[in-house]
Amino acid sequence: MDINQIIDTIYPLTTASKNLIKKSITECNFPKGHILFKANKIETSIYFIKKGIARAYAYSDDNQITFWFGKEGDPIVSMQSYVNNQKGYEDVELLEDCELYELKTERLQKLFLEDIHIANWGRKFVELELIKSEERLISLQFNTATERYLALLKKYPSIIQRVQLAHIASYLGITQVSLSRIRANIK
Amino acid sequence: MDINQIIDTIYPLTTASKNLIKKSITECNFPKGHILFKANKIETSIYFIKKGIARAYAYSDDNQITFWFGKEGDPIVSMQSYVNNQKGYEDVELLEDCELYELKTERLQKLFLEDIHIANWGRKFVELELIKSEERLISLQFNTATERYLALLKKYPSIIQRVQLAHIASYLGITQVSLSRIRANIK
DNA sequence: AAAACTATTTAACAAATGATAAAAAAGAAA
DNA sequence: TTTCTTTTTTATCATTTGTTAAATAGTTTT
Repeated sequence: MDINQIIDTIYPLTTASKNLIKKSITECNFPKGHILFKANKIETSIYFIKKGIARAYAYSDDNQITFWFGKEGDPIVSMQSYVNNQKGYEDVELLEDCELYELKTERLQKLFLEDIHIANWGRKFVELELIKSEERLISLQFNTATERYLALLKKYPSIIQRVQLAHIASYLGITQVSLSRIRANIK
Repeated sequence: MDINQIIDTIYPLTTASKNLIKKSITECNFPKGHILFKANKIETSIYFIKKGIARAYAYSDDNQITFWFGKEGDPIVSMQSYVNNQKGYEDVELLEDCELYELKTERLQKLFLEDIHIANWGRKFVELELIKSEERLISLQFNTATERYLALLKKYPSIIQRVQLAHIASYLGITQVSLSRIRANIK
């Protein structure tokens, strides 16, 4: 997805303000398997996905638990780094060869203080992330694993082709064995 | 908690900007049991809790599921209304007699467009809510019911005295019976 | 194609949680 | 206090999910 569309979808900007943001953005490519964010590190950039798919995971005891997927158009952010300048608890792994837009956090923070339109764009950016986070929270708390699986399929049908079931299972809050059972019962 | 402290804790403002916000805030009191937000309604205000405690819940089939608690200093926001001007899915019930600060959303939106400091205050406000939402998401996805219960107790010890176990159980994503069992096993 | 590796499913049993009903405890009202 | 109501716990059984191991399916390498 093109950077213009990504920026515009978040919040409409004046041409001047939009150019200020775009001047701070660079493009970069990474291969499948690349670890973009490392846990226990302060991340200094946020990214937007032009092409590809990624996941964020953290460890519980010895096993990875995926708690976020991102696809074309989605932002990749370590929120603890972005908001509090603190170490994040997650790795972000690219699940396909990816084309990304990179934006330095420090540069963006500066723009927030200088340009009111960009400040409101940044406000809206986080507001939209918050809505997503709340939706996911509600889904985890209100729905059964089977319902969550069906909802994920409906919202994002191609994820089955693009992501291993083990990652999807942990995203749904269950084991891979349990997801296999659920899939067997649905058919 | 005093409104000055609440505003300052979110993001430092110039005196002028802070006064602009404060001029838009009114105080109001409601008795225990008052329903502050109604589901399927566009809420036109956000609140901050000066004194008291509240919960947000939605229905799953016929039973209420609590997914948020707010106490002194916390904001009360229907995010769907605040962000998208759309109907929310939650009721908010006051669990004690409450003293609240009220801020009209429309008024705040106007300030966001006029004052860059307030725009950044509003950005920070949502960022902090997002961090909380992510923490809760991780807790639901990574930890067992027992671990979530112990974490809640640790983070907010007095909740046991102030809130019924039925509400706490649904907040933890389990039934009240299950929470009773967990409590029995811990001692 | 055969071998090696990875991903997914199935099976068997254990543990955790849900559902329902009843008992006990705690609080509120008469 | 006594009664009435609400809240919390306990008991029983059904269902779901976890754990471990093995079997199957699918890919990649040689």
